[in-house]
This record gives sequence, structure tokens and C-alpha cells, in this order.
Amino acid sequence: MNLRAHLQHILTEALTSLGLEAKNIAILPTKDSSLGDFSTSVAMTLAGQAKKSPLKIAEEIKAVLTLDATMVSSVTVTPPGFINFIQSDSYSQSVLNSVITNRSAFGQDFQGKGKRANVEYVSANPTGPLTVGHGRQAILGDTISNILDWHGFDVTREYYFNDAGRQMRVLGESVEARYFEHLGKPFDFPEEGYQGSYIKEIAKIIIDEHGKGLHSGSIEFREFAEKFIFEDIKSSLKSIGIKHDVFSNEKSFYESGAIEKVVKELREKNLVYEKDDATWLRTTEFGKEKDRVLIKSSGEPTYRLPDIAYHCDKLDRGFDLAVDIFGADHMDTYPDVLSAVEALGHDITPFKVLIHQFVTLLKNGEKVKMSTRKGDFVTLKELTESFGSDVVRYFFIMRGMNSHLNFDLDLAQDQSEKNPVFYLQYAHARICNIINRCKAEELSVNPDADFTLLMEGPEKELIRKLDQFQHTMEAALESLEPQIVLNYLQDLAGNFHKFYAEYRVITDDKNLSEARLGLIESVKIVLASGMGILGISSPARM
RNA sequence: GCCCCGGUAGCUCAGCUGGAUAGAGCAACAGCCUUCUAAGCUGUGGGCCACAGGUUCAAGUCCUGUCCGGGGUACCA
Repeated sequence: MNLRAHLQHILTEALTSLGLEAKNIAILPTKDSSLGDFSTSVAMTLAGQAKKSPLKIAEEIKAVLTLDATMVSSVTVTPPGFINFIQSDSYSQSVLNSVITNRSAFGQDFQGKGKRANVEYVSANPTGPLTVGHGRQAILGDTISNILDWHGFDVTREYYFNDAGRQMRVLGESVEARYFEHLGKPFDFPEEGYQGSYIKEIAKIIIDEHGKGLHSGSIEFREFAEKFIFEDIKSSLKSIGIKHDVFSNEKSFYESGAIEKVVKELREKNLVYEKDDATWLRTTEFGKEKDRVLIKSSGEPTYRLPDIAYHCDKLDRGFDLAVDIFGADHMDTYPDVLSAVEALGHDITPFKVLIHQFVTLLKNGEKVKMSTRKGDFVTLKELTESFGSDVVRYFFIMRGMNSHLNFDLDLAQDQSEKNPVFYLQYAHARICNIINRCKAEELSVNPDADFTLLMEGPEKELIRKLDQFQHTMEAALESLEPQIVLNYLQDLAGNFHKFYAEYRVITDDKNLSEARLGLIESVKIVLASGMGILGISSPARM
């Protein structure tokens, strides 16, 4: 059993026996290990309720704790009322034994076993290459999927796209214009058309593959462009190790009649009405300031309508958890969609919506305003080609999704050489190297080595850190913030590098060498697990 | 105007459900490779955690207000 869970248990018992409220007992690893391994502030929290000084309560709690000596070696009380726990040697022993025995399964709690999760991410319409901004979402989504997967969820990675709307029509018109431009014929470039150079390339390829005889309004333009761009998107994602399981197409909801059904049901609930030749959704009923258009006067629906049908469909498919990952531009739109889904009688609690802030690109110290339509952007592919998948993935995870991300293209090249991702990978590679050396010395990993020989500060720190892996992963599941995993690994690697600088694994003392080998093997296992979750490779040599 | 996110070291950012002395990388400076990989380690300097109130035994963290930056507020997605 995990020490933290054990402490939770005995503290609950102790508080109950004292007639105190045993709720929200915060047990945290101490920052300063000289104070102990874990501490709780529960005595101070309860001081008001019990009308006693925190120190007195702490002492009382300490007196009635039923300690398991195989886990806790001592308990101290320090002002202003912390209760500190020092873990026993046998517990430390069991941590390393557990890592080495369970290997990649170490730390897994299988909270999601038997549950199905859906993660929708990227979902960019095929109107142009994926940009750096999409990259952030792609990597967030993929990593969150990995976290769910780690916890035992059956995860469906989904990409939803819209190929029936206005954007795709304009795409077709843009390609058509470039087609006739290439052929030296008169053309009309749409006012809101896509201006990127890739449109011209597509037009050229159409000439090569379909000849010069296409007429204005031909469906080929749009269809070819969509197919071509989608291939590019998929290959961009592949280059950073991302593959979706399901591509959901808006069109299918028209074909299945789901869209009509949504409108009909919303109308029956009086949530839809006609005005100015358009069909409106009564979002004011959901607390919004204004109602929103559902179907334009042109007859084209806005994205809201298919989105509602799509979200109903996700629920119908029986997911226990459905994570939507959107950019900040969706901030205002998803509540309407979810409210409508709820109004249609669905339970929307499976939905968890994550909003990430934008990526700002800096070039020559100035902001680059990115627009797919204007063709002014840096693609994810360019980024990956310059820096490699590991660096790109790390870069996008290292910042919380709520932070605006500044990406300085000039600095990126310099920094890529000193990128913190190498710090992690280097720790792993160093360990692999030592393990190889150990083999030559005929030292092998033994889960029952005498780990009580690991008495030095950095060694104890490593064991403490390894013990926190499970809790870290629980926190990552709770918050769906991949960054938590990354911060943990960074700390673990840091602890290892400190240990490495000061101590040698291969020594004259065979028992000590064996114990240290077990320690670094454990670090390697957890590093590899964590890096796997982040989608970052863990090289054996660098 | 209204809604959402942010404001922490010179720069980019961490800071777990409020906890003990606020951290990392980069940048600057000074050390450490005859010994398992120096993509590393050690040390120095650098902070009114935007500002003002409030809650609490305890606030970078929670509440209110102000200021600054970003996003949204479309019959675009």
C-alpha cells in the first residue's frame, strides 16, 4: 500500500476517535526532507472547531495514531501545528521492489478500467495546413489521451471536421480561381478566399491530374483540395506521433437525418424560431445575451447546428467521459452547444471541455499575426522539421494550457540545443549507459537487493520522488493537465543528475552497487513510463 | 459594455486540493571532467508574486475592486 493512502487512512481513524471531523485531510510531501517525508496541516485546520491550540491537537492526534511500523518510522509535531511522518526503511525498500517488479505498470491504478473515453482534438477543417496553433492542441489532446489510456480508459481519439459548410465552399472557389489563373484565363478570386501559396500548388496539381478542361463550378476543385489538404494534415500529425482513431464528418449528420431531428426537437421545445428568413436558437434561454442563428437565411446552417447533432451522437455512443479540446476562440460557442444538447434531454456530465490559449509567434521581436485564410502562418510541419518531434511535443506541454504561449522563432533555434527535453532524455541515456557497464561487471538488477543501504540524501530523494509517481498521475487525470507529468519528470531527472554527480553506482562494495543499480533502474522505468505518456522518446544513448 | 484567460527574477515560464525559507530554464559571473556520457553538477547575483482591500492560525494560491495584456462577443469556424 501507498504510504500516502496509509496516512490518509490512519489519520481518518484518529480524527474520528477524537470526535473531530475527518474531512479534507491534506497530506503533502514536505518540501524540506529534514522535516520528514509527509506532513499534514489537519491540526491547524481543526483548531477553530476544537477550540484548542493547533499544537495541542496535533499532539492528541499523534497519541492516538495506530502506526504501522513497516511504513512509518516516526512522527513528529512541529510549530505551528504540523504533524510530520518519516517513512521507514522497509517502506523505501518496498517502493523500489515495487517499481522493479511491476516495471511499466508501476503507478497504474486503473481508475478508468471498463470505462470508455472520447477525446476530440485538432478538428481543423481541411482548408489549409496545420499551423503552430493547431500543434498545441494536437499535442495536448494526444497527451491527455495517453493519460486516460494509462489509467485504463478505453480511449477513442477523434477528429471532427466540417466539409459541408461555407469554409469548404470558399476553399473550392479559391482553388478554382487559381486554376484559371494558371491557365491564363479570366478568374474571380473570392473576396474571403484562401490566399496561401498552397492553394496555387493544389491548382497546379489539378491541372496535371485532371487536365485543363474543368469548367467553372466543378466539384473537382473542392473535392481534390479537401483530399489533398487532409493528407497533408494527417502527415503533419503523423510526424509528431499522432494518429486519430475516428474521423467524424459533419456531412454524415445531414445524411442520417440527425440534423433535421435536432431542429425538429428544439422547435418542439420552443427553443427555435424564425426571424429575418433565418432560423434562430433561443440561447437567451441558456443565459446568453443574444439569440444565435442556427440556419442562415441562405439555408446554410451555422456550425452550431451540426455541432449539437455531433455532441448528441457522442453521448449516444456511450462514452463515460468525452473531452473536447478547443482553442480560446471557441470560448463563447461551446456552452450554447452543450446547453442545447442538455435541452434535448441528454445528461451532459460526461463532457469535459478544455480551452487552451493561443500561441503567439514572435519573429524579429515582433508578433506574427497568423491567419490561414491570408496564408500567413507557420506550419506545424515546418516546426517539426526544424526541431524534431520530441522538442515540439515537449515545448507545447511545458506550459499550462491557460497560458498564452510565446514562441520566438529566432530563439527557438538556439534554445533547441539546450532544450529541457534533452535534460530528461539525458538522464535516461546516462542510466542506460551505467546499466550496460553493470552488466560487464556482472551486476544485475535484483528487486530484493538491500535498499536500506541507500542512506544518502540524494538517494532518499529519488526514492521519495519515485513514490510520488502514482499520485502525480492521479493529479494529471483529475486536472487533465499534461504539464503535471512533465514537471514531475523534470524533478525526477534533476534528482537523478544530482545523485549522479556525487555518487557512483559501480563501487567496490558489491551490495551497495546492487542497491544503487536497483535505484537507477527504478528511475529509468519511471522516466520511460512518463516520457511514453508525453509521447517523447527515451533514448538509450545520446 | 459584457464574458473567458493571463500578469511571479532581465527574458520564457513552473508553483500539486491555501501550508513551513517562492522555483526551473535561458541570460550574467565563478568553480567542477586521469574515475559509470560535462546535453551534467556546484556556487553567486537577481523578487513589494501587477496594485489596493478582504477572508484565514496561514494567501503567489480563495473573495471583491482597479490597472495592464490576450481572446471572444458574426446569418465565420
